Amino acid sequence: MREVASEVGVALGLAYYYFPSKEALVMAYYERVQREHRIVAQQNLPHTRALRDRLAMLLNTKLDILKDDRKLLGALFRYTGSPDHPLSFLGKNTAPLRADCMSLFAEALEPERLPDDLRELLPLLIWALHMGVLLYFLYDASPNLRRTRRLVDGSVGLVVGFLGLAKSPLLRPVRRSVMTLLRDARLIPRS
Amino acid sequence: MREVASEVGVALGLAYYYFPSKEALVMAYYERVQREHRIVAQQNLPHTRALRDRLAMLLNTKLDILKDDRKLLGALFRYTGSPDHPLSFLGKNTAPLRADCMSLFAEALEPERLPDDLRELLPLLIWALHMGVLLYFLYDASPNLRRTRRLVDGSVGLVVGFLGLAKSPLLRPVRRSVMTLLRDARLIPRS
DNA sequence: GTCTATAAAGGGATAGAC
DNA sequence: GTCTATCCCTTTATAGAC
Repeated sequence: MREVASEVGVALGLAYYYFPSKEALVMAYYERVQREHRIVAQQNLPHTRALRDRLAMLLNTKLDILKDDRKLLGALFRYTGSPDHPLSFLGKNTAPLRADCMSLFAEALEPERLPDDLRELLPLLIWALHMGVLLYFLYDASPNLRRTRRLVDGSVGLVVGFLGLAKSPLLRPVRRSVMTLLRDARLIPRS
Repeated sequence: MREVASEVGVALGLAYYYFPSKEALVMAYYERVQREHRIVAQQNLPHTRALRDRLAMLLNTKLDILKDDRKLLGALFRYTGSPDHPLSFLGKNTAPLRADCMSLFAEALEPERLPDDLRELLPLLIWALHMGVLLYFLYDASPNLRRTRRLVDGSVGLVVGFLGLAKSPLLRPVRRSVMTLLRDARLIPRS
């Protein structure tokens, strides 16, 4: 809180005038990030046709939004190991934010011809990729996030390539077992 | 440190008689976990033939070792967002432990007929799966880790299934692009 | 070796002046 | 609204008695 306040150039006390607690401030930050991402994404999606470009745009705009907040994100990452903490990236309290983010990925996939199971599955998988990219980003010491940007391009290319294979009706049984696994693990709602 | 000491039933001060710092104690814990895992793994691998069983054994024994340390692991997870912290699961300082863990996965793969690129690639991918399983484990509230154990079985089954496909010479170009991506990202040593 | 007590620093939050 | 000062609790680490 001290660092956040001084970054903005105000005193610590003022933070507690605007926000009742650290938690509330951080939640507001989480929500602002998601709101911004949604706005930029929905501005860009209509002009972006190819799936590769749509996915890369989503990941790159997210990085644009977060690029100056690495220290903050790194600090907030600590809660990820505490399932019950309200600020955990993976906790119950932040589930709506994850859902909103995944819905952006679902929008990016909308124009694609896809089997239903993949349409249900992919937002979660791409969200997981997106978390991996953000973790990589935290560790990326290259100038201008060069390496993270390259990882985005490369991984999106692979995803689109795999997708071309995975769509095949021949692989429907494989997709079914992935779905079953994720449902059993409660990572996807039980149909 | 207080909690660790009181868990063992000794006073806080005594921890600092045996270890120069919290860091040193935690590093000793990391190393003990890896040493134990290696010992149990190398006891079991010779009697375990099928790849599924070998991989499941590696993940399950890791869970056996860690199962009572969830609170500790959750707390240690905090450093994952701090690239320069010596206790970060993903930091430079813990790289030898990751390498040792990956070498166990490589041993499990040894008897398999595999193209060279997959043999180089798979230990990292399985290690990543293993980290995912551990994260899931931190959040698993089911009795006796039932859900995590099921995730192990299911995901190992999928890995082995995918492996059957991925080995195909037809997919060599795909494997090459994965390798290139991971090398560019420096997640695998440059050639 | 083991304990108690405490120093020192950090961080969340509040009080009260302006 | 904004600041300064401070409280209070946690946590790493040390001091010193036994």
